[in-house]
Amino acid sequence: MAAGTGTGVRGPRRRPGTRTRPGLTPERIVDGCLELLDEQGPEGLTYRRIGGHLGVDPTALYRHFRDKDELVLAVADRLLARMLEDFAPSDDWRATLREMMVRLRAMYLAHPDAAVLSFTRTTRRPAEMGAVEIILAAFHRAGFPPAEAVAYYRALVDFSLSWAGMGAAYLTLEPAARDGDEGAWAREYAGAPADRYPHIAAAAPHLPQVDEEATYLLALDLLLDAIAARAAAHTAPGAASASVPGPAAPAPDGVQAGK
Amino acid sequence: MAAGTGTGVRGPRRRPGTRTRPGLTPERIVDGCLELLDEQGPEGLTYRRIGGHLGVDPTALYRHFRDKDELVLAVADRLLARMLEDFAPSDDWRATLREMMVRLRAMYLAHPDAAVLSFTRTTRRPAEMGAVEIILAAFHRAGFPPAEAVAYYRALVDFSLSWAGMGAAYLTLEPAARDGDEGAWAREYAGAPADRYPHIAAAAPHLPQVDEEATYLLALDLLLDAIAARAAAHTAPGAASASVPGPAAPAPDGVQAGK
DNA sequence: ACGCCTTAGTCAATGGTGTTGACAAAAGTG
DNA sequence: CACTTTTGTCAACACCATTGACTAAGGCGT
Repeated sequence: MAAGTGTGVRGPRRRPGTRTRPGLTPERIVDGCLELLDEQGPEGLTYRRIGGHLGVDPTALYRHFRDKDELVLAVADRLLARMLEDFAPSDDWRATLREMMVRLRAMYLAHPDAAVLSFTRTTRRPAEMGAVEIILAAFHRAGFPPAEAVAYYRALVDFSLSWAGMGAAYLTLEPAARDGDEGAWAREYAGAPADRYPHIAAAAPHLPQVDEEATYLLALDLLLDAIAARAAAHTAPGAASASVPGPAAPAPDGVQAGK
Repeated sequence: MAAGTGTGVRGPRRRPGTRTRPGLTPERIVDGCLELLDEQGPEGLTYRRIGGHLGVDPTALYRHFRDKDELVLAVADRLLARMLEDFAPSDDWRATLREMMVRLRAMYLAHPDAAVLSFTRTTRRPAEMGAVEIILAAFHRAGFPPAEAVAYYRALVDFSLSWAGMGAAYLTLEPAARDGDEGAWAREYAGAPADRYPHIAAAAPHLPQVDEEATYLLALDLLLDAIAARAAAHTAPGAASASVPGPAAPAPDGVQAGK
């Protein structure tokens, strides 16, 4: 019940109430992994390198984490923990959600290698649960009943998670590949034959210089506006609990949670 | 200039106007890769396995693709080509965009392993260029000048690409990991202590059963509605070229392409 | 039709990866 | 003090991408 920071299978199983000399702890391992990921690429996270970084035999890690998957989940949760470190939800549910989503992306881009390893995963560990709780609380304050809150929670979180994850994945590409991809907009697309690709030719000068962050913020605010508009329908008319600026979108169906 | 389907570095360089007996062609290799990816996991794509699948020595592939990156880009473009195979843009620019984004996600989820390998990449190959041309043409028809068309192009495509890519990535997790993550919503989150996580406890019954496709379609339509509203401002007042149902969002700044 | 040269495939080898099992030292407990 | 549990080490396995040397075989100029 409530697995802690990583109970390995190959030994530890320290009896309750027993503390042994630290030596190597899950915390130190996870910290080492983050350092390693930040200074090296995502392929920097190999058992051999972690061992070298901590001055320890690589296989010693198996004493604390059953396999690499468990190690990755622990690193992922540490990342979420840092995101929440100096964060306090405000009374404004919309601002709370926006701030969290902005932080999520910032943290992913700051630690892209760790982000890529974990952005599809559910860590089911303390930090993640804390974040989920904050988000659900915000939707509750917005006036949504639980079923709908869950639907919007998924829409918002999956949106940010995937967008930030893709941004992180892009940053982790080997320099050669990234240069190739990046330069493609300036080179290959600029040189596209204007007869076959007239619109590409017309847009070519603008293609390489898109501000990725502005694009993200635009999309994020659009989503939040739409959600805020729905929230207004749930509260007593005229008693919105937060700044709800926008008019409503036409409400496509199929947003209810169940089947 | 305009590299074709994959000019390897380690030999081929067939002199212009010369055709040799096929034997092994880039097309057959790419097809084999897709088959392999579909029937095995994403780690099914190893040179050894491809070689075995095609009845050929693994290292023979280096005659046609310089390295795995080039091979992956070729596979990615083949995927895009299939997406466009039976697709014809309609007069309705909004319907055209929506259909393409829906197709993109469907194709990614149908070939998740191939999708994961490529969803962050720019293939700069024929199929991708064709798709970009169609999308930019749609934005042109909507009335956007090139600079703005590019900004919305990136917002829409990055949104769908990342969302679909994350969905695909999730499908490629090893069954053990996916079961763990999926079950987490039903198990760990259902058992979360109600005093520490009251909102999780309240939402627990609804957490495991979120319809991912409905969520995607909702977010997609919200984005398209917002873009359509902006488009209306560009056309002569009252002369919208497509069904533009929605009212406008409050227009956060910073959407222009350049600095 | 000859010889040559480019191409396309094979083979063996290198250095990297996660993971496992057998072993040894050290800490905690009777 | 013995004994058991824990924790790190060592050697080995199977797999990965990639390289260089070698060989069979087509196309081409003469």
